[in-house]
Amino acid sequence: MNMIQSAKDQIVELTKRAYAAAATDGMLPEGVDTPVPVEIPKDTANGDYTTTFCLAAAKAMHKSPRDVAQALTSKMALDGSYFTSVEIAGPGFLNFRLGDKWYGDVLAAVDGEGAHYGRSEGLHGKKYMVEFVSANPTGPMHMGNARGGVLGDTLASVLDWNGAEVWREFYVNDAGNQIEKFAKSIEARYFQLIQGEDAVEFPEDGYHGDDIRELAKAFYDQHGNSYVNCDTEKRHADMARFGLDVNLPKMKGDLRRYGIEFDEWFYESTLHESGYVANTVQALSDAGWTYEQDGALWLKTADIIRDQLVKAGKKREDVDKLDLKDDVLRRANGFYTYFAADIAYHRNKFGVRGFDKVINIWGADHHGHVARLKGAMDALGLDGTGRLDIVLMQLVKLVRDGETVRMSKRTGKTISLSDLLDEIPVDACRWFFNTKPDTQMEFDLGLAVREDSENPVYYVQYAHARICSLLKALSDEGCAAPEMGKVDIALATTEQERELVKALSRFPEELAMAARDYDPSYINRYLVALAGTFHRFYNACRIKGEAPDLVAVRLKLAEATKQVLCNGLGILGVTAPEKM
RNA sequence: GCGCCGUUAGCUCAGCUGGAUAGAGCGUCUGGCUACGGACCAGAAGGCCGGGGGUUCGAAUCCCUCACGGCGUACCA
Repeated sequence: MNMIQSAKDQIVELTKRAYAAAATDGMLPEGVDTPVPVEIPKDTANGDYTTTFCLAAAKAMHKSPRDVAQALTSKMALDGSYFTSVEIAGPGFLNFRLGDKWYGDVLAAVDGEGAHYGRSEGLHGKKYMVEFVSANPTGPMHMGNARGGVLGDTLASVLDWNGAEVWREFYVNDAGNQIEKFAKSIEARYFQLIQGEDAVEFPEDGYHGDDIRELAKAFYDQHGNSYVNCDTEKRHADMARFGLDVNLPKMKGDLRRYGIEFDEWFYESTLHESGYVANTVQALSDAGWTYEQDGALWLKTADIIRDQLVKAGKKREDVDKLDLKDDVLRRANGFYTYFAADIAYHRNKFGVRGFDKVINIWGADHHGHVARLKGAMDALGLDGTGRLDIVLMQLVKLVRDGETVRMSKRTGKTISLSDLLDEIPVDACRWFFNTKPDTQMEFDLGLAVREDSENPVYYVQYAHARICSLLKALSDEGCAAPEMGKVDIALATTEQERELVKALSRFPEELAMAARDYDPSYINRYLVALAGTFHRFYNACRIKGEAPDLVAVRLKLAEATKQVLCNGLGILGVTAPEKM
């Protein structure tokens, strides 16, 4: 249960009722309909909850904020609510103080819901797809994929905890130019192996990584010289197939090691083979959104995006000034572009598989494609503007010894995801990459490789291990955490105990905000705060040796904290160790 | 040129729909268990919230503008 929401709802109701009563008595003018905002003050000296209603409504009431506050407090009926007092502060804040009932209810909610505490039904009945990583299968995954993998996987969990039905998907780009490039690269290395490095020129735009040499070597070991005189088209096809058959299982393995499992690996090639790409382009043409020029078929992207912007409220004249270009769907040589396939893919997500909402995790370097893909969905009548959400994450900047390390598949000097996992524990990786998507992040390899407590993940895990140890120590003395019914919350009177309960109560709301903003890093920050609150409680409030009733309530607090830490770490894909 | 993202403590980053004295971790400094785990706790120092305008009771938050950094502007994927 979301106890914060309950408390906020009560304040809204109490305030509205007080206003109505004051208006009836003629103390305040009637008919003012200002909403009642509720906040949690940073400093508890200002109460547990506060509303700025009086500040906001003062103007409409033609009174000073404090006069409004005076009238409201005189009519405020707190009996039966979670609150024991309300007072006026500063320019006209109304500060509310929570009573025991609320604290008891929070603890009971954690206790009763256990491993489900934090779950809500806000997104119930919605089918969500999160498509993420979708790394080029032509080479090893890089740090951007490492970040995207964590963000996508954790976001999917967050949506799940908010009640949505969630599908994790990896889009395999196993068609098109890059696969051709991939094949040509393997081919060149293959011939170099047979004829010598200098005898064969390597394609300038090929993949230069060592992994391509290894693929060529493996291919040669299996097939020998038999492909030297083979038909070029067949050679390319077989080499690409061979490379993908090696790379894809490797990618799956790395991701599994990283704690990521997809519901589906969706192959781009299936869209081409089934004719769905051609069919989709035809649908766009039928709707009048294409034209031919220079032998190619173009999508009227510029018109579509202009329409979008005007609908979103931009001025026509400003929109007309924008430098927008149309996109090719089918090249003069008859092949469909990547964009055409991507449109077909997303049409499939909405139109064929019926997802209500599709979220893609993309590197920020693809931001230019956001509007056009959404626009293409709109043009197909699939409401891309409303249902397709793209989370852009800024790319990871690698630093070593104070110098920037460029990530490039082509130099072959990149640090791959599997290299990373060899060096850094999965828990630390998952924690570290789960940052706010739209900030550029710096990854200092020298620092990250170290396993000291630089990373706050240890701080949180330590709190969990400490509680486990504590519970066990007391349990060994025959002192287990009691049933909720035997706990008297009124005995938990210290500031540290109260703060701990409040911290526990925040979990559901944090999850809701993480889902709202598509930003799972709310959970990291929350867990650090919860762990800190627990450590302070632990330090200030002894358990062993206290009176039995006090032991009972404190043990219950510790047990509840353990549960919430465990739930939160689970969403992040980080382990909650019993010992460290 | 146009467009997108960013700029907050020495470092890495928070700051929820505008609210009270701008926060956390790391680092630095000073303290704290013969007692449930010292990977912890208490305290201190450290800030023209990139600069400048504006909106209002009130701005790190909203608007304009400038600077700096990243990225994009393909019949590439």
